[in-house]
Amino acid sequence: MRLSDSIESFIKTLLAQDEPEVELKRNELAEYFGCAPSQINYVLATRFSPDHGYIIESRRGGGGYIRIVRVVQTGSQRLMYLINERIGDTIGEGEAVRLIQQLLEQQLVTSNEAEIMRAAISAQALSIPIPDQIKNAVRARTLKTMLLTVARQNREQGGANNG
Amino acid sequence: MRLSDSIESFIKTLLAQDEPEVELKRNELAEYFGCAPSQINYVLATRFSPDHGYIIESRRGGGGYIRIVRVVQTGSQRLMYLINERIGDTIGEGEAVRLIQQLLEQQLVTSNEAEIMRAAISAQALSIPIPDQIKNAVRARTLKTMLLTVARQNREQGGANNG
DNA sequence: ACTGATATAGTCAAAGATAGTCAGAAAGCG
DNA sequence: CGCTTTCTGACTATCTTTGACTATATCAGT
Repeated sequence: MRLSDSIESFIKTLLAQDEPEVELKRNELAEYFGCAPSQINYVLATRFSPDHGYIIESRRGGGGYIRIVRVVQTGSQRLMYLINERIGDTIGEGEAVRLIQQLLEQQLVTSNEAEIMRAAISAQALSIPIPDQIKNAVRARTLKTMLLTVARQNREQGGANNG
Repeated sequence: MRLSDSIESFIKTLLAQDEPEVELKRNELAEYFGCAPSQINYVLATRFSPDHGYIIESRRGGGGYIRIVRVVQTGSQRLMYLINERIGDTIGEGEAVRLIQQLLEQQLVTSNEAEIMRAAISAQALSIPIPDQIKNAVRARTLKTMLLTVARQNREQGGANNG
């Protein structure tokens, strides 16, 4: 398994217990995993970004720390943010997958729905010879349109999952 | 026998055993067959495409992999019919909507899932300035990829869907 | 307060590890 | 032959890991 994945799991285990946030020492964690301290920053940047639903707070110097906080937001707030601000006119597959995964974790969609959405914006779905630029524009439109549908379903069904 | 055929057989042997999916390293497989790594991509593209009933997932970088998911047996009638005959390389919104409606009526998808699929192939999702021809090609690919995903879900969830 | 030492964390570019793409060569076939 | 399929290699894209350098905070001595 990748080092990054191990560190990610470790942090998520800490978060899973009860607290919605966890505080740690960058150097201690790096020591524990036997890696460069900057590796921790890499994991935070690629797995605990706002897109992943986390906010990072930190302090340097003596007694310094890194705090990882899981963001809490209502479903419609999240959806509106994604549609109106986060997703612009263009988005890559990786980013889109992250956002969809986040919706799943917040239980705004079922895993089947998330998989269908992933399929819709996948490279396989867009494997026709057009420029990447266009593909990403299609991805953005498609994703936003699907999210609008989810938002409407959410309103009509009071935010509960369907079955 | 052709190299491509050998690689195809090899992968199908792996898939035949018990697991419906297999994960491999492109370079290792190429090494094993003594060929260029890109040969593996050729085999995947020509023998494990969505039209053949497979989903490919992959990751680059350290710890990268290629995962091949078999969704339908070769020759499985209904799904292959939908994927290859009815959808083809291109499909309009109206016809796609009718097809999705049928999936709903046959209870292969929930109404929420059907709505998300409709959103994904809607005119709104594709409201960027590209030729209709391209839009319909994208629709076809997108729909096929989503269909495969649904088929995979039904299989994995003990679904009683059989063509 | 100021200053320098110490203790942290952050940034960024480079190297390493994979996989993807595509044009053209090679091989097979009618 | 001429067309199609297969195969390769060079180039590209993406993901991970590290290390050198930077930035900031605390503390101890003055």
